[in-house]
Amino acid sequence: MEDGTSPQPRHIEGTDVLPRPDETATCELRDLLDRLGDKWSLLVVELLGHRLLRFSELQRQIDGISQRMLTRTLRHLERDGLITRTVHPVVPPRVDYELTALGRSLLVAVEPLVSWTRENRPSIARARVDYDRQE
Amino acid sequence: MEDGTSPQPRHIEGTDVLPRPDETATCELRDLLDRLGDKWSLLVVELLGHRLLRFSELQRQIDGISQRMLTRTLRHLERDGLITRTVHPVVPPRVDYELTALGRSLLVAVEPLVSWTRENRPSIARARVDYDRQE
DNA sequence: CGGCATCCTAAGGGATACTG
DNA sequence: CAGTATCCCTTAGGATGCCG
Repeated sequence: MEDGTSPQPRHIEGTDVLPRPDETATCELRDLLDRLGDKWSLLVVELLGHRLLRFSELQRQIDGISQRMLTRTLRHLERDGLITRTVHPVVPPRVDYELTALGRSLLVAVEPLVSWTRENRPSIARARVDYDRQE
Repeated sequence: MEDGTSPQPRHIEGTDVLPRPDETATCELRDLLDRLGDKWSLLVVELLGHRLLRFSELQRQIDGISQRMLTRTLRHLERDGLITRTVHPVVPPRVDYELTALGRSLLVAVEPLVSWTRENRPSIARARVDYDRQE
């Protein structure tokens, strides 16, 4: 997605009306997904929801993340105002990451989704087995 | 991520304890993101939340999706038991997609996140401007 | 310790052409 | 109309090495 405004005419086909079904909600979801739909962002926010953590702690706790991706993810979240980055001028260096108020509000909004996943994982697993058996 | 169970020893470094910070919630989020973190899934669920839609309607309403990706996304959602696919034996063919009960419950869980995005988009935009100006 | 910079691959996903 | 199959390209993201 290389443009954020998409000023295209959208070309509705005359007879087959259907104008603007729910443009706004869709756009907002696009926004959200572009920002948090990657592999690690939400994970980091979740962990920082518990308490402040330093770089190495995050890396240890997020099993499988590379140093590079952790750094990038943190920079993204910082840029979006979701976390703060505090560098302590000591040797060896120590950098703490913490949720901002905005970040904490996001966490609240994510919670239902986490709960949903926890509760419905079995259903999904069953659905998959069914589907795979048929086809 | 090629294994879902990750039976690794996790190698905690003796002195620096930190055992299992919040393994479960993290895993659930991983699960969720692997399933819905792609470019289109949540968008489709959102649209089907309003009403039943047929293939061509979805394609028209999701601006920018390719036929291939719409098909793949729908198959995924169907496999996970989030939507149903109904083929009407007519010519030209007509295929309807609809949320299942599970899909509707997901939609409810997603709603807070959509609201959050809508409400905080300005804050994020401002944070970005600030960040970019400094650095 | 907490990063960059570089390289490289695997996967996501678009474009196009063809089919029942 | 609602797909499938093929090709191709861009990107996410891992591995490695260096540096303050």
